[in-house]
Amino acid sequence: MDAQSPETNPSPWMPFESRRRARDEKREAVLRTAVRLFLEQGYHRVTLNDVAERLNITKPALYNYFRSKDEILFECWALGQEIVDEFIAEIDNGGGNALVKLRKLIQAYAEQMTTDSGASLVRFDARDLTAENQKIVRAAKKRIDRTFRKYLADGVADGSIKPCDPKLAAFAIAGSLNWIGHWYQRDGAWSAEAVASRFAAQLTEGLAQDRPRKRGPATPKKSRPAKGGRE
Amino acid sequence: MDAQSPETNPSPWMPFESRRRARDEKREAVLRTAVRLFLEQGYHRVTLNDVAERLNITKPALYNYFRSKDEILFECWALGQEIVDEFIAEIDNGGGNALVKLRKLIQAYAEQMTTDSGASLVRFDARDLTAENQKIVRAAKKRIDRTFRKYLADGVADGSIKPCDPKLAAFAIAGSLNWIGHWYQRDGAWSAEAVASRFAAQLTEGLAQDRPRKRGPATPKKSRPAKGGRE
DNA sequence: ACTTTTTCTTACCCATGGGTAATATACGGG
DNA sequence: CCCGTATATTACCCATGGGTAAGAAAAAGT
Repeated sequence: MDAQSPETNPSPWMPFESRRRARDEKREAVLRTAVRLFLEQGYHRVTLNDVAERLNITKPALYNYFRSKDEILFECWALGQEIVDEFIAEIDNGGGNALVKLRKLIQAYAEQMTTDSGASLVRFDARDLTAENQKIVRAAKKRIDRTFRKYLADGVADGSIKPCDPKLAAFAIAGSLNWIGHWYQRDGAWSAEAVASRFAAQLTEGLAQDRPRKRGPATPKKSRPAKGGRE
Repeated sequence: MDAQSPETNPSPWMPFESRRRARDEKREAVLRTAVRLFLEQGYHRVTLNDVAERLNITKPALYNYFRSKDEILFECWALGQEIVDEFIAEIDNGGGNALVKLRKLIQAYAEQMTTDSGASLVRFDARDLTAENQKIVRAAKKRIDRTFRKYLADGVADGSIKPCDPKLAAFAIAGSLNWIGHWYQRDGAWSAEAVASRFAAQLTEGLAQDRPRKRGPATPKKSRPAKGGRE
């Protein structure tokens, strides 16, 4: 990422840079392999020999990049969490009322659950981590949960969502979404986006205050987005 | 094993019976302890010494009742599955249209998820079992899934449920319910029945075909929401 | 009381797998 | 061409924990 000064030095830092990049690439290759194996077979059934073997190296070579097996697990998890934090920030700063934001969040989260790094967020057991990393994981889960609850509570407040208990509704939605990480497989009949948009629609259908039935306590501004909730 | 002469002894089988019952009770005590520990700490972090210690016995004593650790795990799972199979049969043979049956199923399944034996159905990893037992588990999960899909498909057919994809809807519902096994704790603010009825209501709100302008979907029998709920 | 059967304990085996030490090999820099 | 560093390998350590063998202790049967 650094600019090379081509005149004075052809590339004094180039080797260094390329070397560091090579290292980072290898590190990520380890994580990609590990996350795959962990999901396929489960953390405890995967040995570091297994991981190394699939990379055509030997176990101790892994220790050039990681200090322990559980650190590998943690980094796998962090890779997925990073993405979640990104789109949460994006949605949070974006436009739309609470219901729209909720739909966006469901859509993005559902898509993430169809990926390896997404599935690792729900299929890895945090108790396999060190106490410190468990704290980090707990904090991250709390962040996600808070976001769901916030949108739900805001939606109830601004009238875009029917009165409901945000905590319970958040659990219900999160459960549906997390479950995707357990059953979805890429070679199935549904694309990730298709699943995500169906879930975004279905999970909010029961919540949306889209027509003032008897008592319309708030402004029913939203028409009905039947499908394809991407905006 | 041999038949005793029944006349000479008032109850020659009594000792035998009480002995067998005592044995069964001990066996179940092992399972109760094991399931608790497995849920608390995770299967792989629980040693048979841990299980034995909590029962005030020693590890080899366990082998009088079980052949292996994974057999204990399987029996724990089977205990929970048995209950599910029972209420599925009951609901299936009971009355009501598809939507009603679906609500009953959600209610019963949700309640089951708040118990140890219920949570073990979703929090245990079937890959820890032998190949044969994995098959049994897969078959059981399939049964549950089929039931959900059937009620959904039937409901779409008889008009009590909005048109939807039964497979996807079943996944969404099952995900919400299974997730209960991960977050519910008995000492929380919600009773098992309250959670179950709220879920039964919320999860079907978006599905119910309320065209004939019947009243809102489920009439909750009890609810203790933190905030004042409308229903 | 004596034998038999069941249950449980003490003492052990040993495969597994995470992690380390010592060492070899590739590789960029001078 | 040689040196230093990063990277990888071979060979090993050893704690863990599932599982077993042999025999004591407690019931049950006679």
